[in-house]
Amino acid sequence: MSQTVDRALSILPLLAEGPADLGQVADRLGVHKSTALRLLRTLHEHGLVYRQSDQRYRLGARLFALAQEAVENLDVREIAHPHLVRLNEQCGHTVHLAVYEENEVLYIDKVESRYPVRMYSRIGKPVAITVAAVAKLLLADLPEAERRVLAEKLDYPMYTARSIPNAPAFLKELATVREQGWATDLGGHEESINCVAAPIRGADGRVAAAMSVSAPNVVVTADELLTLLPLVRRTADAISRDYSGKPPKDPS
Amino acid sequence: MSQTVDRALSILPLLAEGPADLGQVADRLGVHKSTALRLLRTLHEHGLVYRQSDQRYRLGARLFALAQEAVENLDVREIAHPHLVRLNEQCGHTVHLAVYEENEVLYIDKVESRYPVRMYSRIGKPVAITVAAVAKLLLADLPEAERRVLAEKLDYPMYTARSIPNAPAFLKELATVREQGWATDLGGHEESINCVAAPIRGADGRVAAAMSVSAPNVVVTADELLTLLPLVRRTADAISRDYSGKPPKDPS
DNA sequence: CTGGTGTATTGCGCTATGTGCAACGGTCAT
DNA sequence: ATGACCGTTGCACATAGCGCAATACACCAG
Repeated sequence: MSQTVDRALSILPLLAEGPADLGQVADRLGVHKSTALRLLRTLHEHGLVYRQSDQRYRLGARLFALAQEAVENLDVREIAHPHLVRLNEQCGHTVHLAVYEENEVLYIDKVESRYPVRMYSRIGKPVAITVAAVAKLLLADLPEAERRVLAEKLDYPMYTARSIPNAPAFLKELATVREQGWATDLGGHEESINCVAAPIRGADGRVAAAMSVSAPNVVVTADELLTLLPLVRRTADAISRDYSGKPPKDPS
Repeated sequence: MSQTVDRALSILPLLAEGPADLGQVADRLGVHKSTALRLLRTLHEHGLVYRQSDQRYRLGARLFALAQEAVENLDVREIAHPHLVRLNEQCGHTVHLAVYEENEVLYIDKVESRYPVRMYSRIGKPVAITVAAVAKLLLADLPEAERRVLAEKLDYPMYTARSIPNAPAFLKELATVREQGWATDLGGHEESINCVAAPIRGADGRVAAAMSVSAPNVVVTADELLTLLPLVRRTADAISRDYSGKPPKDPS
């Protein structure tokens, strides 16, 4: 609601697409160059924007540092991390932790598998929301109304033949997940990768985060992976207990 | 230079420390609550700030997504990545890529070692600038004057007994590094971890990025790690060639 | 249910602050 | 040299952001 700040912040996603010079920024903002200059300068002073040698602007280092710090300060993450590591030691597969926020699901922690198969996911990266097992758990817990609205708004890209194709199918899947209290993604995102996921609940019983174990077909079949379900659920429950026990303290 | 934007942006590092409520934000900004509210609202609309269930504010998801996107669009990173992966396959150790920007050095890519020893470093995380091998390379290439000024401004935390203790020692080390064209960190950051690093140069001959191989003592001794130096330098040179060949294109 | 304290939120009048303009300066290529 | 292009500066005007004070809301105690 503050025009100046609004304009300044609009520059960030614009630069995320790639470097741009003053003129381009001013045009896309629909403001005079001198205005754009002042905004960019302010962003620059705060380190959010960097001016490279060819004078063009791109996003700056402090942005990464901020994101980094923020993610490390998330209380769920802090509490969950040791559990995730232990789980990884037990099963050897990649372990993810994700949260829902403002129509997006994103990874906030990851423990890499021990075998040399790399999955492309990264902390801070938005999750494929219509297929990922963790996303199903997080969305399944939203209030009915919100869930419906969101489901309608989403895109349903067909990553594979087994991707969830549309809103009704998605809502149906969410209902199932909600009922059973766990979720899977069997090749819905990448043909050869399967996941099992379980919810982490806060003191109020609502789902605060979700965790999953992922492994490619070449290492374990989907059925084998499913045998890990009890272990995954036990881990998630343990985290839930820790998390509910220590409600967000800040003794500042 | 724009007061409003300046204030709004000052909120971000403040929230990076942890969640805060309206009053706290207003106090620390030194503005009226109504002002703080308007700023926070604007930040919220852009997804940079999230309002959690207890009404307190913390940094939001879009921040991570932006940082993510920005890092992925860095041209050096894109060009270097396959080389880093190949190097990792050849030697098995952790490989890092870092750049210098505005008095900070930060990791922009990482390929994990294959053995189960985890180093704590993360993409986007500021590097221990006075000891890391990659930092030495990046700073050694700065213009004399800038280097001196920076060296004076820095802190020199003694992570270990072998950490570089003060500005003169650091400048001396930088001179050596500059001369020889590569750098090491032998237990200067963590007692048991050694690194060898080499510079990546742009078309203008200046150091654009630096890469390193890191391994703990328990896996290879420092001497053994040093035998990898030629390989590391060859990889860095190959990246330099690719990178100079394709100057920052954007066919937009 | 009532009174009280701690919040967040709203509306408003004042002036500081951000705005666009137009003129300047520097760089590159022809 | 000359012109085109982009970034930068100073300025006068009016908008847009500011703090104040009053209101609304939630939580707790009596």
